[in-house]
Amino acid sequence: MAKPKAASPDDQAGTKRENRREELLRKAADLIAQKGFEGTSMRDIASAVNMLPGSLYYHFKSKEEMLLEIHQRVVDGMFERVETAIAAGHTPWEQLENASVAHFEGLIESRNLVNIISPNFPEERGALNEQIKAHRSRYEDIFRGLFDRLDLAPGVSKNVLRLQLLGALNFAPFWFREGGGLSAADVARQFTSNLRHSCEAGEGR
Amino acid sequence: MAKPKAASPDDQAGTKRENRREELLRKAADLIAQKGFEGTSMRDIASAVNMLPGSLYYHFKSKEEMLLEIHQRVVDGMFERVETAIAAGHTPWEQLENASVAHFEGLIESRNLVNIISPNFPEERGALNEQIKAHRSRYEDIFRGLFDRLDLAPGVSKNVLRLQLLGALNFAPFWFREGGGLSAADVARQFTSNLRHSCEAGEGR
DNA sequence: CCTACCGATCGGTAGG
DNA sequence: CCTACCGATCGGTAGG
Repeated sequence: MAKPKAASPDDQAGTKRENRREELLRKAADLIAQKGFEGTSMRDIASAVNMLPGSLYYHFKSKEEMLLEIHQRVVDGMFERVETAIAAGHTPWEQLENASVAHFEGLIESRNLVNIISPNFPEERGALNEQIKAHRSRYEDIFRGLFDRLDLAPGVSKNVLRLQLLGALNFAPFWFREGGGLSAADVARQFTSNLRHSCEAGEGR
Repeated sequence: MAKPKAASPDDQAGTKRENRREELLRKAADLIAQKGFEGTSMRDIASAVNMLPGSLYYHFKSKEEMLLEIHQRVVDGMFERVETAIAAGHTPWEQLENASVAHFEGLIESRNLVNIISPNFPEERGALNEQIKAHRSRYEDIFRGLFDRLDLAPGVSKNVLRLQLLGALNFAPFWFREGGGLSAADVARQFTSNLRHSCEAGEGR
């Protein structure tokens, strides 16, 4: 009972659907970055790819599943980018600087999607929230490792220093505009350097 | 045609309504801090004060007007608090440290309402957004003034340093929990000190 | 401040 | 992937 799929070429039969799915995720990510998750309706997303609202559910089980997949991908992208940047550094502080630049450039390129989704997500969405936190926490472990290898002046806490640097970087997309005097890399490097020279062991403090 | 207002005591006639309004604003602020602005319905707010949804419009013209008034009040509170803290400091760096502590304590007490409202507000809400930005910008001018008076090492930008400190403080409510090892004041002081010793003029850099 | 209601929009589904 | 539709919920209003 071999039943060939009508006219569509064999080697693209499964891929066409996946391509459409990719397009959907990209467009949805764009919209969510602009208007937030609650502010973006399934109808908005559908019409952005010339679909009817109900048809989205052929590709995704729910709006939340869509969000989760977008978040996953953005975080995975950041993960790779930061790991690569770290590999190019030779000292712990150099590695941290590289990681900061990669992190911040990633935030800007993804239109700050991770920060829009992760920390601002309303409390009550139980299950979804925990998965989002898990993605993010795995990513942040990279930075934990980086700060562990730093040699800090006495009295300076690794944890506080990490949260200070990441906080400043994570907040920066809210004011940073490309084409100003500073590039994204400049901002990340200055943030790192401003903290380095006082917290590094051996500096007069 | 003098027409006394039935039974209610004269000296509370106008105040009762205002008290109710205050209660409404406090409850609404609580809810918005928990679930965000879009996530909080007028029905949520009404039932939190044992009112019927339609009755809210006896006190407020619209949901947006309510938000604007909440934001205004929170920012005004922060303004006063920070100005007072600054007045207690004797050197520019001491004043900055005091301001950081006051700012962060204010964020925590108000459950980070300013940051939840201001930077994360979706783009398209034209008029509302501009008023919110105006409130906030007037407040942030305090910090601009503070950094202007700082004597910084060559190569350190006042603007970048200010955005770095405020960014770290503004992001911190997302991870900070009271009752941990550090108080809010500890966090703010360490953030300031971590930046100070490398960026202050005269430090080996 | 309540009663009673409006039009609009939401996420999602059945059946093809 | 479309057609056609569901129940729920939203901000807001008229009239008292």
